[in-house]
Amino acid sequence: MNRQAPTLEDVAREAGVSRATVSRVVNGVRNVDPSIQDLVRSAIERTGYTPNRAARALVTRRTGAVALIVSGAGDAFAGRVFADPFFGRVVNGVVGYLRARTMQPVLLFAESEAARRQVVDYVGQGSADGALVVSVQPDDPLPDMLLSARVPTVLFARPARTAPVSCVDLDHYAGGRLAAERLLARGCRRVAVIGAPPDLRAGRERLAGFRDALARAGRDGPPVAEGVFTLDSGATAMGALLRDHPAVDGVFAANDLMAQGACQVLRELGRRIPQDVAVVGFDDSSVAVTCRPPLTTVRQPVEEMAAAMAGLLDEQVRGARSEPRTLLFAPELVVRESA
Amino acid sequence: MNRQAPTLEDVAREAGVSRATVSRVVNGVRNVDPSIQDLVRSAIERTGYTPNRAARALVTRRTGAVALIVSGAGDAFAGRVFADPFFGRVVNGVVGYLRARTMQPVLLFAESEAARRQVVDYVGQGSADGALVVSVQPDDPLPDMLLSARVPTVLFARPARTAPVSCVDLDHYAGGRLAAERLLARGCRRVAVIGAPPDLRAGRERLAGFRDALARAGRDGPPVAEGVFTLDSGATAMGALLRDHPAVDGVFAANDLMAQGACQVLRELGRRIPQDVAVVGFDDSSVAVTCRPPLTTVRQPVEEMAAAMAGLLDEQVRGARSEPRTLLFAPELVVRESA
DNA sequence: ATGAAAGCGCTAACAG
DNA sequence: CTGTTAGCGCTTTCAT
Repeated sequence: MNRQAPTLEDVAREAGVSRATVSRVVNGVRNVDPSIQDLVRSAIERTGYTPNRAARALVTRRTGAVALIVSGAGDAFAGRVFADPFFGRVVNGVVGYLRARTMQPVLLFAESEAARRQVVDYVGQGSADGALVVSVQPDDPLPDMLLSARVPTVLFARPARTAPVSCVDLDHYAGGRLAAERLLARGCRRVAVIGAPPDLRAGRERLAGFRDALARAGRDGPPVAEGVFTLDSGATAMGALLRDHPAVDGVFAANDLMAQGACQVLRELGRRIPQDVAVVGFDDSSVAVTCRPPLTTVRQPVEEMAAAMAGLLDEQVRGARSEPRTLLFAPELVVRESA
Repeated sequence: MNRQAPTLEDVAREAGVSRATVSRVVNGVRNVDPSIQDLVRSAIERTGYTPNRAARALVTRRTGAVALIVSGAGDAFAGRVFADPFFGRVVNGVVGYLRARTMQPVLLFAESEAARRQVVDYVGQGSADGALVVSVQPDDPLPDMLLSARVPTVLFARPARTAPVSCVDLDHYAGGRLAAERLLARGCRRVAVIGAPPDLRAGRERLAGFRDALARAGRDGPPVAEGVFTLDSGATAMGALLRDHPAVDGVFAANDLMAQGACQVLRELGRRIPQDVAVVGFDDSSVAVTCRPPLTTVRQPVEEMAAAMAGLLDEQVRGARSEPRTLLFAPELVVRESA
């Protein structure tokens, strides 16, 4: 019953020409007589022909599909990914770029060792032309696996260990500077930092940018309390900061969640935000809006970065460029009420 | 530079056997001498061979990939999809089923007419064995497009117009009954409904179940105010209900968001929840937890349904079954504080 | 400008 | 149990 899908051969017979000619018309190659083009096109119409992608991929070694791989680990990984609006922004950026070029974005999850192997295998042998990777963990093994499978790959955010791979990333240093400048401009005189774990490059760079901006304004190095990107750790860090430096009037937290934790502690202690203590976060995640008060924060142009990531891969797949490149994007300050 | 990937031929030469034998080993076919198996396996190891999926798909007409298509419309569609934890649950269910069978789940977005065509084309000609569709709109044209492209398809939720297609769905009627029984058990005497737009089958069935349970308990039909699944519409409906029936002591809202809107209005008017008015929602979405008070609500077993959807497709792809089936799942009441 | 023919890498009869 | 032989549907020289 499952009537075979029409092939190039069927169309050729219907149109009274050769397979090669039909192929040329389908692929928009010049050098085909206009009248024959019409003939072929109507035959395609009549037969309802669609090119078989597997056959085409076999000979061209191109599929027109690009894998967007969300890589991480843990139970119900996809569920957690979907809870985070960040990925939605990435997907929007990528889809926007690819769709405009009639490339097919396919989203893959690499949530376990087995899944990673499946995914590498999938994309490594003829099911996608390349991979865009968004890693949740800094020590993600996936990029290396992809690279050694010779899959054209571009990463969102630079990997922990330097690898010969293209990526897009935020200029975290500039982000830290932006935060410092905001606090300075508000007239804060005793600023402090709730920092990130020191093994994260992004965190280190945010801090460096913050420090340098302070130094340039002739200020002392700020006290730093370390957090681990969670609400609780932000609250704890804020408590420690307040204990050692009761006069702080400005805080830069390395992400919004920690900034929110800081706000909670400050409010409990009766400090008004931003009048007594101004708070600047990082990321412009959803908590930045729901936080009381709404957070002034440093935002990444995620959609733009994602589109650029797709563009980088496109170049690479088309062979236009081979040496890896890193594209750095400028953060922007989003001013709300907290600073 | 781009050294060709090793082929079956290379492995065969390396192992001193024929392509067919290597193929048999790779595909785990019996009837191969164990010693030769080892020979071949080590040759595969040495050459780093991976089967070319395009070539394999061309002859077997199977890819081992299954498309999970999220279909809807609008700007930044992917972003909105990612904001909704519901999809994360669907993905988890599907991925869980497929991964266990080494099938590759690929997530596709169909956010516009052009995207729908691309997606149908992608999955219709050799890039996936079938499609699992989650539609956001009730009048989604995608299922019909897939069906007429002869793509094995299973839907999450029954389509508006009856079509010859398998699907999984919630027993919405039972869900409505659950809500009514909870309100009745609490001793509510004057219950009302914040309903869904009447063109939605799910909404109609929830209402019918609710009504029938009431009737079975000898109660009158409840007053119904219609909403459109938004917070505001829930608030408005609650206001109308209160105006016409000031003595209501129980409300069933057709989804959690409207229930939240109702709660806001009730609290503003000084009604205590659940003491004065008990509220039951539907979906067990994230707002059910963040709502003040947390909502008692009717939950769908989404992961289970998603896994079953994948199973249905699997059957269909393997040709085990051809006539479409509908699998109905039982909802469960999640008791929190609002009722 | 068009057609003939040679494969892309793989699986699946069919022999042996 | 193993090898030989046809293709799967398409693109792409190479002739014409």
